[in-house]
Amino acid sequence: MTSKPQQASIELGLHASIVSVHQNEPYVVCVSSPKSTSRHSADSLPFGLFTPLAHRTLEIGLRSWVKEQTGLDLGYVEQLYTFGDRGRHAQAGDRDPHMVSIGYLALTHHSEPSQQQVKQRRWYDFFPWEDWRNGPPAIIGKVIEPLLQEWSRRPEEGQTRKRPLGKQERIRFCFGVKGDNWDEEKVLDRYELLYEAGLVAEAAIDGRQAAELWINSPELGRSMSHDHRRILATAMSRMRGKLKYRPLVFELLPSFFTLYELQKTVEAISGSPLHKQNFRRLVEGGGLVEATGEMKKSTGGRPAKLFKFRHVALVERPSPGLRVGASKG
Amino acid sequence: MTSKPQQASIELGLHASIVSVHQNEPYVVCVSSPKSTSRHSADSLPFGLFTPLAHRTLEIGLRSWVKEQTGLDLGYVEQLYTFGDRGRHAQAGDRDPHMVSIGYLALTHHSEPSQQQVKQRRWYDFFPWEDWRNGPPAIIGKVIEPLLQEWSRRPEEGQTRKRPLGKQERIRFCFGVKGDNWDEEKVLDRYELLYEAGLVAEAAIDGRQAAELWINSPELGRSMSHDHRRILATAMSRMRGKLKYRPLVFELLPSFFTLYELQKTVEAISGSPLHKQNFRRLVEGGGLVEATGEMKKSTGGRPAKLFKFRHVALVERPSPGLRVGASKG
DNA sequence: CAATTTATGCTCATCATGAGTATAACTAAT
DNA sequence: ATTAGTTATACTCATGATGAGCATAAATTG
Repeated sequence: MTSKPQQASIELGLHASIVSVHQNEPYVVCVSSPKSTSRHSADSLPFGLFTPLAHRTLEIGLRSWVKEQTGLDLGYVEQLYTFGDRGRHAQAGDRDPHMVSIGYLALTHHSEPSQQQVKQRRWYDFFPWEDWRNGPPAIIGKVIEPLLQEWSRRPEEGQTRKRPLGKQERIRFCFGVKGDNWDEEKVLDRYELLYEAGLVAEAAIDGRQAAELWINSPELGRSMSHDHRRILATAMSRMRGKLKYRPLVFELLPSFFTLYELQKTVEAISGSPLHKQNFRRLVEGGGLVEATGEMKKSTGGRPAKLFKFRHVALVERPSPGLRVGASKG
Repeated sequence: MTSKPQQASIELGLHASIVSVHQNEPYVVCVSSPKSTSRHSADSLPFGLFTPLAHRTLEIGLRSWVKEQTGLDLGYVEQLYTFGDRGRHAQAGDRDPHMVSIGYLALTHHSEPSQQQVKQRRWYDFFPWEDWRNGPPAIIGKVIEPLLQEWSRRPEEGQTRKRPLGKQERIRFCFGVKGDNWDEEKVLDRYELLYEAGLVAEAAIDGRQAAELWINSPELGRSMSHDHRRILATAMSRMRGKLKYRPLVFELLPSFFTLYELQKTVEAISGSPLHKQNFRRLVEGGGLVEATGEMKKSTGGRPAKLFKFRHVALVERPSPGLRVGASKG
């Protein structure tokens, strides 16, 4: 093992995607950076450097930064991914070329932030094409598809690394064909495709000629500083996938809830409508919840039974989640 | 954002779990550390520090280290997890308290290493309780279960962080009940439980009183240096999970293969036997493979059709994997 | 040729899933 | 009080996927 002399010091950033659901809408906690270089003040994820002297583990470091910046005490926390490439998703204003970022997903109950610069933002503001709860989003057919087609016709630029799929196939892989074959879990793939095609604002800052490409393109979704939107996309992908084999949702709900609230929360995360009766059958049959005996009156209709999460479901079933399949609602 | 003054420099380690399958056995590439402190020379995963000046991305850094240490040119590479806790899984001989490790999974075809200290090791040597291809491993009932029961009766030591499950429930969560409810994907959970119970050799080095606990326990599986066995467990968990919704297996197979070879490779990874006819139905019906027209004669019986992976399957199906269910074989 | 081994085709019962019908129990407006 | 609107909940039904097993084909080994 020849150890290289260049021991360039590295800084490890810890980033939190703090997700909650309020009135059927998923939110993520953002911090506005007032000292933003240009445009409107950009949203950032709560963020801080890992200092091993102060924090025994990465997760402790993350919790402490979040507490300091937002006042929130996190419950469920899960590591997502470590981003280290400087080639892309790096901004001109980035402090240090030796920054590596670890993204985290945190799930909480919704709360209005007390601090000035802390905001709850709807996550579909950042990814409008991901919300299929009311059918295929118009933006896909009207804006995204045509621009991606245009991009796919442009000659390959730069290093053509041996990708298994060509441009056309990647578009179909990510967005399906004519609203068919949509895979809700591919949030990150879609964002990275849009980035590569120069269709999101963040790509315009990137070193490549993306700026020119983007000049005539709409800004697809609200942008974030640095690579934070990519981290958020990773969080969404993870949540949508894990939802199906782990009881994640219950971290977002109060301890007592109706089946309809549970369904609407799942729909909010997965971004697709569900068949009510089948959802009920799935959940009740799956042993994930149990009736509390209490009722909720203020449903707007017939009162609903209140349920609670059965923690023992974890040991009973191999993968206790809500294996839901999208439907016509 | 109050930036703390303690800018303790961090070193980022890149670790590769390089997996291949040879004659129905999964292997992982190990490097023997001759300067190991004690016992037999410990196995390590190929490993190196990330130096941003030398490598543009983390993955490039990893590939370069692996090439240098083992001579291998990696194909498929996937990031697993970033380990940063010093409290556990840290060894006395660890160079630097400020080391953070990123684990990677790499899939290759099998090859015998040319270098002296590079070895191909069967991964079930490290995790003998994970191989259920010939029924429930005897070691579970005879050794693991009794020792875990003993551990569960000992009073909780140290900080009792609000775990959702008690010791008994965790044992059932990880190992099921009487060979039932076994979830092949929980490789990491099981290793971490055994670690916590002081039943793996690595735990004996840990600061806690694990050394005493382990003194009368068998060494469960071959051990590795530092936290490398934990990284390998993460790799196995990831592979067993991802197998079901992504065409991973084909990275381990030659371009032409028989359905039986495909099945045996899947079994090698998942560690459970499969029903031959149903597997065939699943694979052929799923559109993941296509016949090449050629035949393999040296099967030991009737010649078998040779198939190849259909790359386009990626765009056709939402999650193109081998959604196999364990069976009686 | 008989025994063995692997490949491959097909059946069948059961269960999970998607979709829809029907009814119940509440609120709000006429 | 009656009607419309809204949500809750029970059931049915067709279809498809899944687990298990039977049967046959085509090679190898003695």
